[in-house]
Amino acid sequence: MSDHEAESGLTRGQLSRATGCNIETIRYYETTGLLPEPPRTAAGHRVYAAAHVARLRFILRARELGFAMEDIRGLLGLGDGTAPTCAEVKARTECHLADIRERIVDLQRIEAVLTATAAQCSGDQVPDCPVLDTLAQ
Amino acid sequence: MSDHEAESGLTRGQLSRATGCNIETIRYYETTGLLPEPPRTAAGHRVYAAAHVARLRFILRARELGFAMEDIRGLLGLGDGTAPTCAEVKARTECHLADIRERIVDLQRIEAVLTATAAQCSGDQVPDCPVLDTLAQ
DNA sequence: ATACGATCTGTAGCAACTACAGGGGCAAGG
DNA sequence: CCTTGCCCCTGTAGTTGCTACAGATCGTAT
Repeated sequence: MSDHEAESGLTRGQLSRATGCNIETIRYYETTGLLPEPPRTAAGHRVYAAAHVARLRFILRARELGFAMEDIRGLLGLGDGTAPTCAEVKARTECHLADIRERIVDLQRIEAVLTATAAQCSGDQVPDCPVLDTLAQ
Repeated sequence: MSDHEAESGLTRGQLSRATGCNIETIRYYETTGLLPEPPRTAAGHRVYAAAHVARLRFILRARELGFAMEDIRGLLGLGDGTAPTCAEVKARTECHLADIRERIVDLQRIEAVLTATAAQCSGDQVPDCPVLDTLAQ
């Protein structure tokens, strides 16, 4: 693609560098419907516009916040084809939040157990170990 | 298998119920080497002994504490065939702990962002939504 | 002309399971 | 003796969210 025939279009590699998203992931998001299929050059190369950049950034930020692809699909209105209402988004977010809080509690419990157990370790080159004892009970 | 020909042996289903481990997972652990291959009846049915129960319980408890299978393999001494020393176990545990603490911090950051953003939601049947605004920036 | 990089496609791999499908064994009831 | 029904056997495919290849083609610079 020459510069003057697609002044405002990005190749997949350029979109990757512009967003920090792995180049293969872009194609993956396209196959799963998160990103719309972009127009192509005569040779079949994808040409992305500003809307694609915005959409991909949206997806990446949602991923950073731990939303599953299913959720992101909902946030993008890909379920029924219409933009979701604030009520729908809020419900989805609260549900996701509950999951995150649960995971935090789980991890904190694990952290406490492991910290306490590892603290009893001699750290010596011996087979006897409080961690293994805990696991074997 | 009749009761008197294998008084102390468990079938896979019995091992599953005794440990709470999914029956298919037991076979999976066998193929990946976490559980040793048990002896079989003439018909090819697996027969598990007390040692298998203990081993599986060990694995399940390690899993509850978030250890990866790779770690569990190390804790079981399956890497080099010899029981690991307390020093080795402690190192593995500390490494795992660091990972868990990192994940807790990540999740807490996400939780804070989502809580703050969701609190601004009207929850109305309107398309305008603070969560979507945050994601679109 | 040709070398080099970027893009194209399809497909396989990762963790850690879980869930089938399609077959065989085994004890109890009729 | 035969059926019913459950258990077990095997291999393989699906899950989530990517990532990594192989082999072909395209575009540009020298």
